[in-house]
Amino acid sequence: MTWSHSGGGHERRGYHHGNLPEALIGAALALIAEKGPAGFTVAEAARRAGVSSAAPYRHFRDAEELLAAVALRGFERFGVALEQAWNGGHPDPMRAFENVGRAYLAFARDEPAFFAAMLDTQIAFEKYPPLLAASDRAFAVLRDAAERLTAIVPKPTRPPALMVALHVWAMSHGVAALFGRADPSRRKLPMSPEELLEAGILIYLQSLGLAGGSASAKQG
Amino acid sequence: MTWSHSGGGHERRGYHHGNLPEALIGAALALIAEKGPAGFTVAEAARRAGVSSAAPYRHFRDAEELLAAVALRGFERFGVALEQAWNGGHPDPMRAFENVGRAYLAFARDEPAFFAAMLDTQIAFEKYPPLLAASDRAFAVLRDAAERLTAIVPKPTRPPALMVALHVWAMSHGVAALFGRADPSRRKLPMSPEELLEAGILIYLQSLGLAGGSASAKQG
DNA sequence: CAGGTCATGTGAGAGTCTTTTACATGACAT
DNA sequence: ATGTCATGTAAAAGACTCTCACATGACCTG
Repeated sequence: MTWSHSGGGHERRGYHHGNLPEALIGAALALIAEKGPAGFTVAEAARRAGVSSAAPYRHFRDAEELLAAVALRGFERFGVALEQAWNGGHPDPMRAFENVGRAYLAFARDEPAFFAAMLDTQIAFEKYPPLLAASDRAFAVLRDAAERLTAIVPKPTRPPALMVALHVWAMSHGVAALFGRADPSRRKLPMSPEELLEAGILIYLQSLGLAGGSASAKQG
Repeated sequence: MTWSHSGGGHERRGYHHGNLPEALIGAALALIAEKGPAGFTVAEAARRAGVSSAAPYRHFRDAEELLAAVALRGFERFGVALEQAWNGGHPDPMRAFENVGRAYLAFARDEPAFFAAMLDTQIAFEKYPPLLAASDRAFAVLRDAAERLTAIVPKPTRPPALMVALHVWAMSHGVAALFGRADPSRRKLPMSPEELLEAGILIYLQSLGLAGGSASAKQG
């Protein structure tokens, strides 16, 4: 695919290129996908968009800002994916919650370039408020889901929803970061990352009285 | 501190600089500490070691190999730290296990430069067998600890030790990566990363019958 | 339609980094 | 003393980041 005109799906807004920012974001994403987050350069992205190496600086202050734009897109898609997985808590909060965890992994596997742009690169989030907002929105899905899930438990023994959300987020991220990439580089596992995460979340939630059945039933 | 001679604490082994590889590793580590993993350059490390920018290439094939040497040092220290925390399973396996988790966080907080070199940079581990070996040794501590810990449970219901180790590793890494840095950039938490991780591991282990008490006792 | 204005893109260039190559030199063995 | 090799230097090619002066096309205004 080339990005010569009307790259982002919007109507051609005119001017020379048509939609250079989108074209650059697309090129940067492709570069990250091909060569890893370190393989991305402004010059190469410009080359792929068919413009001079100075053109990108009309739209992005520097390389980091272009990378931040890629990460922003990633967090937006990520939030949508989590929300769809949660699906309003259907069929039941427990299953929906597990689906959210799986969606986390699926995103890391299916969109490794976005995932890398979002988390591998060390972007200073506070310098890009939209990025911070988008990552907050993605986390809010998890948080709301935890709220719904913990509501099952009577108040006296109810665990704090935020804590549950943070634990699940941490476990999901840990599994995704350590074992989630498809590379042959990483460690061999006795089970798939998905199974590992599902078992982990299940065990965790059982302890809080949020999941039925016994932990040992899930092992073998 | 300057690295002009006998940088690594060993006796001067002669030649021009004395111990350039160590000096470069130290300079690289300092650079990462000051400016983040992206702020490191071979040229600047050479400058700080007081040699020309070509000198490093006598000892490291390229920039990545120097970075890998830093990461190797990091994993070695990391393994030692985890082993000390485990302390042979004393005072009891449960407490010792939690200490290992805390040691993970402590390392991420106290040695952010090493931690970044080890995990933030996308080094291809398989290209540096010693690096892979060192990271394996560090993980082995966790794995052995899980082995000892799960041995408490009678065989029929005993959870697989490797799975337990992976879950704890993932949770520890998730907490460290998402919330463990001291930066003001990251999200505000209702509890410290240490407390968050300790609670998470406790809840998880309780579900497996590896920790006494009720989960809700630890919350508040 | 003419003219002005601004956003967008270009070409050239300064400065830095990576990595290679030919060359220099000091440590050490004999 | 002398030769050898590891270690370091200077110089340079090539790439990248980012800036600046300049070009140009889109659009507005009359």
